[in-house]
Amino acid sequence: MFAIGSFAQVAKVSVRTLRHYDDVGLLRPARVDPANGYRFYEAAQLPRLNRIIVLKELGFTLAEITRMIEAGISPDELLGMLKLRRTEAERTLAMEQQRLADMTTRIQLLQGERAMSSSVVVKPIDAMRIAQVTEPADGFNVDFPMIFERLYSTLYGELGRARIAPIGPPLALYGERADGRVDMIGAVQIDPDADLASDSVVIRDLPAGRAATLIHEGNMSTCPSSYQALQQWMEAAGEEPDGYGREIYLDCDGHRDSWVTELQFVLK
Amino acid sequence: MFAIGSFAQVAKVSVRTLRHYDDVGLLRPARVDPANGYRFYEAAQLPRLNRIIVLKELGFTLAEITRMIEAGISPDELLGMLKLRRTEAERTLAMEQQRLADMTTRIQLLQGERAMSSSVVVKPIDAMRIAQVTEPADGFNVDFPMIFERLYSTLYGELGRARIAPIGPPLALYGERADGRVDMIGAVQIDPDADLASDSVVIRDLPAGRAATLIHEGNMSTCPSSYQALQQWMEAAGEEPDGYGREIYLDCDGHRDSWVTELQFVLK
DNA sequence: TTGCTCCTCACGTCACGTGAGGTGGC
DNA sequence: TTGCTCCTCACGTCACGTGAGGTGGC
Repeated sequence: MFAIGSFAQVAKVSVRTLRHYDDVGLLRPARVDPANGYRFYEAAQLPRLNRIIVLKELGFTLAEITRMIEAGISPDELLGMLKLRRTEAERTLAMEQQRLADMTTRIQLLQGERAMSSSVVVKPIDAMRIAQVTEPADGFNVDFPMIFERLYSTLYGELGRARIAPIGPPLALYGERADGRVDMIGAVQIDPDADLASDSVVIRDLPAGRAATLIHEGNMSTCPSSYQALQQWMEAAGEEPDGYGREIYLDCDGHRDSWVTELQFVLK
Repeated sequence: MFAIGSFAQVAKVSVRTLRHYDDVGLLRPARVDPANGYRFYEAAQLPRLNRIIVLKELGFTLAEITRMIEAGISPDELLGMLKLRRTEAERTLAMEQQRLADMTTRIQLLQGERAMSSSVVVKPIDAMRIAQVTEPADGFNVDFPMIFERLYSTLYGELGRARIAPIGPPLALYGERADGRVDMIGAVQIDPDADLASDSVVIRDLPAGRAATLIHEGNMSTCPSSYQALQQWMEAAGEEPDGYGREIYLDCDGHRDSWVTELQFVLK
C-alpha cells in the first residue's frame, strides 16, 4: 500500500495527476479511507498507470485511453490505432515544418529591410461569379485611372439597366492576350444565379483557390512598390503566382490618397 | 465601413474572432453604434488585422502580439523575437519527431508480438544515497533467493543497530567485477545525511539519470522474460543501457507469486 | 411577416498547475 | 506543538467554437 505521495514518487507523476485520474475514472485508488478520504494505491496498479503514461506519450487523449483500457484492447487494435495516430502526427509535423520555413522566410525578408512584406497573408479565395468589361492595352504603362473609369462606368451602367446588384467592391483583373498585349478588366462580383446578355459585359466564374495578399494603402500610383513586396515574398516563400495580380478596391469612396486596396496573386 | 460580417469575409477570419479581438483590445472596431452595439470596421484596419494574423501564424500568443503592436516594434526587434521563436519551434519540432520515432518503435514491437514491452516507460531517476551489502557470484545462474536473503538480513540488521531508517523498498543491483565475476548487491535508500562505519555495509551515492523501466508482476523466477522485453524495447528504440539492470521490490510482503518488481536499466 | 445580421452572456475545450483553506497523525 | 501529508473546492490556461436567447432593419 502506498499513500498517494509515495505512489506518485515511484511512478514519477504528480499527485495532482493521480487525483485527476481518479476523478475521471482512469485509475481509481485500490482503497480510499472512508474517514478522511485518503487514497491508497497498490504496487500492482503500476502496470495500468504505466500503460496510461505510454499511451499519453503516444498522443492519445485521456478519453481515448479510458476507452482503450476499458475495452481491453488487443495488440492488433492498438497497432491500428497507433498507425492512425502516426499519420496524424506526420501531418502536424509537416505543418510545424511549414511554419518553421515560413518563419525563416520572414526572417530573410526582414533582414533585407523589406519590412512591408511582413504583412503578406495567404488566404483561401472563394469561387465567385463576376461581371466584367475588358479593354486591351499595350502594357502596364498606361493611364489606369482613365481606362478603369471607362470600364466601371460601362460595367455599372449595364448592370444597373439589367437590374443586377453588384456584390462587394469593384475588382481589377489583368489578362494575357494571344497578341501579346494585356487585357485590363474591370469587374465586380454578382449573384451566381444572375445572367445577362450584353456585348460589352461578360459573365464569368472565377475558381476557388489560394492567394497571397497584401493591403495597399493610399494612392494607386504608389502601388508598384506594394506589388514588388508581394513578389519578393512569393519568391522567398517559394510560391508561384498563377497569372497577373488582382486588385480589390476595398475603400475607394474618398480621396484617391486614402484608398485601400487589396492586392492578390492567385497561387498555383 | 464594413459590418462585422463583411469585414470577417474579406479578411477570412470568423466573426467570433473579430469579437474576441475587440474583447481583448487587440483590434477595436472603428465605430460602435451606441444604440445597438453593432461593430463597424474600416478597410484601413485591415493592415493591422493582417499583421495580427501573420504574427499568430508565426506562433506568437495574442498577449505577445498585443504588446508587440502597442509598442510599435521595430523590424530589428521583430527579427530578434522571430529568431527566438524559431529556436522554440525547432525544439518542439524535434520533440514531435522523437514522438514519431517512439510510435514507430512501438509499432514494430507490436508487430513482433512483444505486446508486453508496450508498457516500457522511460523516466528520470533521482540521485540517492544507498546502503549496500555485496557478495560476488559466478554469474546469473545462482540461487537468488538464498543469496539475497543473506544480503538483506545483514543489511537491515546493521542498519537497525546503527539506528538508520531505510527509505522505501529494497533494491537489487548488479556490478561487474575486475575478476570477471558478478557482484550481487542488496541495497536500500537511506537519508543523505546518514553515515555508518561497517565492514559489510557500504554507503554510496547513486547519480541521477534516466532509466527504461518495466513492471514485473509475480514470481521473480519468471523475471528473465521481462528483462528480455525491456532489452528488446531498448534495441528497437536505439537506447543503450549503462551497466546491468536494477530491481526495486515495490511489493514483496505477501507470497512470492504476488510480488511486484520494477526493473530498470539506466540509460546512457 | 419572414429571413438575415447583429448583439450579449456563458459554457466547453485539455490535462492538469496552483493556490486557498482546512484536517489528522508523528 | 511544529512540520508534513493529505483532503476538497475552484480558478486559470489559450483562442476562440458553439449554442441560447433576444433584437432591429429590409
